[in-house]
Amino acid sequence: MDTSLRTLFSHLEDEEVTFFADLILPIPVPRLFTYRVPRGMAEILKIGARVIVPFGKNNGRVLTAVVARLHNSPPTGYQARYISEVLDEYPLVTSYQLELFRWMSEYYMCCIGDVMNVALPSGLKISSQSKVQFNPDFDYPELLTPVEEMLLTELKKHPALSYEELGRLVGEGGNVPAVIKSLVGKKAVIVFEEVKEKYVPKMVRKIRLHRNYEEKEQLLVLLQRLEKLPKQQEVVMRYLRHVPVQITPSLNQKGLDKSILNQDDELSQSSLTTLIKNQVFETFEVIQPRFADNLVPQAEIRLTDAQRQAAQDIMAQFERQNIVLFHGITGSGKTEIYIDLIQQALAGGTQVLYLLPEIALTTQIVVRLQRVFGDKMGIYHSKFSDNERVEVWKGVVSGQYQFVVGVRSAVFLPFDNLGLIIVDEEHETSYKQHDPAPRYHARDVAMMLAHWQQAKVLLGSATPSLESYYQAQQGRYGLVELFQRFGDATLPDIMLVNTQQEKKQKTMKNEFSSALLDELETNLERKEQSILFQNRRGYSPYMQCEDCDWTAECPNCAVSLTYHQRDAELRCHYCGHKEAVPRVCPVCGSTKVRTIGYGTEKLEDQLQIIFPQARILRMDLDTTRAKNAYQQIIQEFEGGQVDMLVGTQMITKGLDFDNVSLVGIFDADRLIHFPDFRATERAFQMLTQVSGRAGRRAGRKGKVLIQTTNPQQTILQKIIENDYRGLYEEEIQERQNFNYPPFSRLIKLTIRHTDKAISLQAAERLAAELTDALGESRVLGPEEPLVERIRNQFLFDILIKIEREKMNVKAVKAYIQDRINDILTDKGLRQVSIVADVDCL
DNA sequence: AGCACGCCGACT
DNA sequence: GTCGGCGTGCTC
Repeated sequence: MDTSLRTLFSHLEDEEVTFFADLILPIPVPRLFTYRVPRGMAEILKIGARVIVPFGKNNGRVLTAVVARLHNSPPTGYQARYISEVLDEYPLVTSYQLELFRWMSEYYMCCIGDVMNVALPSGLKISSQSKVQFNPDFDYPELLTPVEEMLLTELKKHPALSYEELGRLVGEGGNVPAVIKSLVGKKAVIVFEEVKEKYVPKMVRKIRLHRNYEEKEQLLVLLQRLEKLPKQQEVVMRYLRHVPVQITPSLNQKGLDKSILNQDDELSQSSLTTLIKNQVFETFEVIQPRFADNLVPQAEIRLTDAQRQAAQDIMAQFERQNIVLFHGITGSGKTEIYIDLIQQALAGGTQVLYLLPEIALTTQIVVRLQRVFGDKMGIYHSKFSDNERVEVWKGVVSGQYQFVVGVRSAVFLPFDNLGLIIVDEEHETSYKQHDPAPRYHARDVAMMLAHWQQAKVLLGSATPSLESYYQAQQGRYGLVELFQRFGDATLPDIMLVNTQQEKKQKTMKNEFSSALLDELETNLERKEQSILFQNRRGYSPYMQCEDCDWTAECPNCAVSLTYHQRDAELRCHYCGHKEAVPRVCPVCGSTKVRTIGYGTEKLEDQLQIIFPQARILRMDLDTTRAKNAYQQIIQEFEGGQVDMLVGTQMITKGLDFDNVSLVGIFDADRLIHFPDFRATERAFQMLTQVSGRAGRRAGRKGKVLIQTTNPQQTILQKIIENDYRGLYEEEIQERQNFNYPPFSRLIKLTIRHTDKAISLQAAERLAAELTDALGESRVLGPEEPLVERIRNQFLFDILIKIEREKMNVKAVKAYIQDRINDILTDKGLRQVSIVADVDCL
């Protein structure tokens, strides 16, 4: 579709008309900004294209913006400034995405600029000095113009050149952007955005024949000359076998991996060195393509009968439903079913998006998918650099990636023809963005996307969210269930260990029950692996004086400081504050300052003392902070060099280890009794998911030990029996009684200020106004959250419940926004910050 | 979000 | 006398 101004306003004859563009700016201001379109730009400017604009006082800042609207009505009250540059000849943001941006900013009550900020990889955002580099994969014999040839030669000499530098080379009158565009089209060069973070291409050292020997005749002469040097001749022959230069001389340009030539013997190494010295070969470096498809493609996926049946059921449901919930127990082999469905969707010519929670994406799943889909699959992950994200973005536009696996932000990729979206581990709370706006839920956004593009959505989970299961029960989603593990594997036996009782009998060793220790020991003897789950990092969560009960607290937040033994310091898990461990109590001077409670670090420590011969690893936020630490831990554990893995909820997600036969769970009680209406659901999900890590292969029935002070709790019985239905029935009744989701929508308003009185005043006023309008039953609070002070700001929460059927959610949101705006314009309260979290978890 | 303008403390 | 603290207000 041509959206340029000329076609939009073709009815306007007057050449003197000035055009304006309403732009989305990457700033948290709830409106669009109107700029003037310079005369010559009107022809090329399109909705969805990026532009560069001056912004702020004295043109202080330069921003990248996206064109949201084009029109010819001058703004009133101010003089619009000019757009300074157009970055895209074609829309970078599709009309689908613009629609998505608008919908999200309204639905999630945030600024459209915030949406744009998360949606675009920063490589497409930061004031961009675009750079160009030679594409090492370029297949030479393409028709090139003399100018192109010249630029290419220059580019080969440099790692990368900017448009400006290329402009100087071409000289006056040359049209650099046009030439670059053409070269990009021929895949001869790669354009990337220069960002703060330097572009560090992965380099591979390759070799090729010196130019002198590219032609057949010279090559023959060379081989004759090497007749008396059999080793060297052999190396050249080997090269020619891989790169048939004698048939297609241009192939030589691509060269060959050095490692391929001297793979087996040491001798060829020295011969090669000589050949290089004598300028028969030359070495050069090229950029490693990011997602090399050097993986062995997997043979056809074989589905078991149960899997095939499930896949067929899902397809059948899709005939009538747009959304299907797939409830398959842990280890039932959901991935194979997904692969089957993805292949079907791709065969139908549509795009596919496979969403995974952040942490699950780094694991084995990606490798498995890559074996099947190779370089047709894009990977979108936050641990990837910006350039890699931009590559995926462009790959979606170009059609190279018909299929993308990604984390929540992958919903922002420029899809225009989605046929299927899979939301794996649908219940995962990490799909909801918590901290910066937009506070969106990727699962819900995905459903919106699918709705617009007539795609099907498959929600997959072993422990579906109550919300989704309820929709399925109501017939609004399809439902397919699979209660059989893959192969002959069976669900693990789950046993409860009464720690109260063991304490009385004095059989506990620190935090470990004798029952758990026994199992750990036999597992160690059998050389099988164990996983220990404690959802709390650090050494211990409190440091307390035994004499006066003083507790170490964060100076900025209303929480106790956690003791981290490795760095011998106290740390706040909310603001990051660190301080030294006090030798004596700062209040009474007593030396009896002790740590209380335990986290993963302490468990690891004690475990090592109990089992000195065991190899133990810990996986939590603290041990996975380094770039590849997460993968490294998984690899080591997978490789079998590790006997026990201690971890936080990080270990519950999607890990698939063959040799794990024991899972131990500490402090289940703390999970169950968390003061939140979702605590039961969460505890069930978490404990079921961790348990699911055990006994995933036939022949080894797994065992799970849950330590609790009260084994009678009904939820624990449900976990043992894997009774999701029972949990659902009970919980949904509770939700209905108290009008919680899925029977209502929740909006949480958080009011923040450094002065507690001001914060409270604003919160009370807001709550009063909302109660007046919505009724008492729909407004809860203001109340202090569990942690009422973070970073020296005092917090108050107001929770609003809106029934799905009875109320117009849009109107309510608009009303809330108005009341917030009122408060923010009040002289005394304007410095408070109020954030809305729609569908808060 | 940034950035300028603005009105009050400890420094050459 | 100034440098600079960060409160507050605006950005097409």
